[in-house]
Amino acid sequence: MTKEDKPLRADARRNRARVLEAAEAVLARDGVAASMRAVAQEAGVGLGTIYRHFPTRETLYEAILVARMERLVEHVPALREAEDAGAAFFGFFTDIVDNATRMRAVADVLADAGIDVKAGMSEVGSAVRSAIELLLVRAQQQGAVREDLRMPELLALLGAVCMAAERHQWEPELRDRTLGVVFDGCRPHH
Amino acid sequence: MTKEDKPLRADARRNRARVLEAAEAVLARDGVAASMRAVAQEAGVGLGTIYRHFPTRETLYEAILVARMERLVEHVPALREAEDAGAAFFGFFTDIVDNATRMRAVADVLADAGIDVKAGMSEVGSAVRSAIELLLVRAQQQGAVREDLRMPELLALLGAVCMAAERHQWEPELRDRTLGVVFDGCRPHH
Amino acid sequence: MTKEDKPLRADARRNRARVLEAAEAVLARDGVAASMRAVAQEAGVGLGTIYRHFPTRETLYEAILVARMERLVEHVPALREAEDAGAAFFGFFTDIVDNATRMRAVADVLADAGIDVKAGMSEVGSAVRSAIELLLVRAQQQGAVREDLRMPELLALLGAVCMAAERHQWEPELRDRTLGVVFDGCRPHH
Amino acid sequence: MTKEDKPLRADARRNRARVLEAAEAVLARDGVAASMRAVAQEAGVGLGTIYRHFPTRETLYEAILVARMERLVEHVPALREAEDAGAAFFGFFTDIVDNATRMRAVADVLADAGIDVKAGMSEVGSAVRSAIELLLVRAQQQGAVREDLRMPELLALLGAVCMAAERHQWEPELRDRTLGVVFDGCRPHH
DNA sequence: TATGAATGAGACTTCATTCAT
DNA sequence: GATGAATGAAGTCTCATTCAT
Repeated sequence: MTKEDKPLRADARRNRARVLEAAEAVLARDGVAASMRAVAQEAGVGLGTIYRHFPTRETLYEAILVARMERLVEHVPALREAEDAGAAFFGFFTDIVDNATRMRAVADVLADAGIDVKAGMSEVGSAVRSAIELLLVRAQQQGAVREDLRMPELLALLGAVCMAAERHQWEPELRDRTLGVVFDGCRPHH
Repeated sequence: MTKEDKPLRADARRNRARVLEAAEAVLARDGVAASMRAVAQEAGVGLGTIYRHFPTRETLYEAILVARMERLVEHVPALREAEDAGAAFFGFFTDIVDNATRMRAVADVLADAGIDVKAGMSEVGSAVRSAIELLLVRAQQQGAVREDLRMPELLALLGAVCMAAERHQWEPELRDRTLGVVFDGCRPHH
Repeated sequence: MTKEDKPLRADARRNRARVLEAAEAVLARDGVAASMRAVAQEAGVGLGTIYRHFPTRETLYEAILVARMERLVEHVPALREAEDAGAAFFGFFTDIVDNATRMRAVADVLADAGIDVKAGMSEVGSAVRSAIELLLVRAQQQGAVREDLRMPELLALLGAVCMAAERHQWEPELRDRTLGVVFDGCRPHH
Repeated sequence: MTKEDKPLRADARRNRARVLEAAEAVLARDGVAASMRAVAQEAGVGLGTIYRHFPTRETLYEAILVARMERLVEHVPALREAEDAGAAFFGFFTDIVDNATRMRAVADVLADAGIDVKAGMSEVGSAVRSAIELLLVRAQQQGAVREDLRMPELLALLGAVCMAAERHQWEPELRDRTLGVVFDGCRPHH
């Protein structure tokens, strides 16, 4: 706590951000084979600097995930007020998939390492989860989404589509057609 | 041709099979980080034996993939004659997902290595594809699947669900609920 | 340029030198079979350190060769001014042979690897060549060496004697007697 | 003794010869990196067959050396009767160098392995040595070679030139020019 | 604080040699 | 006797992480 909250010096914060950004890029390029040295080079900092901010490979990747999620959640307040709850729900789903392009490699690495992703980032993680749930419930109340759709399968679908979108580099059209099927499956009345 | 078809000695074939089996298990357990030595130990053979049968890490993984697919395609002839084309289609989809539990790690590794998966196994690969297409068309003819569903998004969905099922070790119930949504999205009349 | 010339940190330079020295010793002891690990142990550094300085086995061997040659060329300026050009010529030849005691294993390895030795060290390599040629010409002008001796056969002889001296660990007396024959063959008037 | 003298079956002897020949070729091609498997393939026999005839890598290489030397010694009886003892001596020297094209790689390997070449083939080895000595003495008696040339330096020169000729693939002209210098150094009157 | 040199475990792969077929 | 499958030690090289500068 004490350590965590100490505000970083300006240059330190700048370095932290550069490393994070570089790590995303390198991960997207090299996949699981990404090396810390490559990240350092991309970020234009020394190896030691990375380890100052992220004591471990896993710590770094987790931070990326958290950053991504924070970016996602930024959209939520606006969506929660939206008139058309169905559009908000499906729109957020699509947003997440779009963002996933680089997200999966990260989750992958964490999962491979046997790390419980939720452990290190429960806060922001559950923020995303809450956001999804909120939008889901509202959409169901407006009758835009079937009543019997529950969070587990929703998250499963979301995860599946994100993974695939990233690995196979879906074109926008393919993404739309595929999500179309999934969304139809989410709608009521069968 | 002659060289390729020369039947392996009994013990050699046995070992080849053991390696393949062990590799699947280890891959499922350790993910992309799986090492050849671990496979050798699991198979109870020497490291060299693996390399005799599969000159390269990639060769081994590809062989696993091919074996999996061959196992899948075995089911097809029966399904193609089924009365209820819809049930056959959705059943095969489910089969594939079940089989995928260990399949993804393999595809992953190949993809990471920049290997064109289709290259090494075009035959059996396209056999699976053909089987899916066949069942799809029949199901559409019987009105069990919507007319506008095309192969690209079907394969995209299938891939997505397979990946996720493997990585997150879906319980049977979760699998059913998730596939339920997808299948509903595939059905006509919306 | 800028990157290349950046002076190494003191400890890094010390290590580089130690590796080079150790590699020469190990190569002399173990011949072509010398392993990187053996070099690391002899140098008292980690394996990784070697690879930091010499990204490849061949790079290391080439560096040794270059170092040797540089040491040789140091003698040249003095010799070029010598009164007795014949003594200078034959003296330099002998020097090279003495230095060759450990040099051949290196050239060997490079040759085996199909590496063009001249490629990586053209500068210092041709410096040696030039030095030899210079001393040869002066010796011929003074009548100490026969006029029809040309560089190709001179280098061939030099190479041959160096190889043999190294491999068979010539005693000083044997070296003198053998070089005596060769030198007589180089002298005029037959 | 008992084992050694048992005459081989016809096919066995044929195989032995094929292996020997193949080994020479492979050694010439791949140098020290030559592998037993490569020899087996070149010979068109199984790996086991090689090991039946030559229980060890070194044994095989030694056998090659012996075979080469036997071939050399065949020429000797004729030379020993020659009128011009100088021509006979220098001719034999040249012969050996020509034959050396492939011989050195073998000697190399043996030397690298710390094997005393003379040990395993003392008989034929000393036959060559005797032949050289014989021709040397006769040439000295006829005044074609200087009196003070002794075997040690003669063998040293021979070895040196053989090595170099093989490694650097001397062209005939270069060989003649180089041997010319050496031979001049061997002649009397300086 | 930032840097990057050093470390060494561990990955992949080769190859001499043994031994079941 | 011949074959080639199996073995595993050993080699080269990579990379996460530590620590002197």
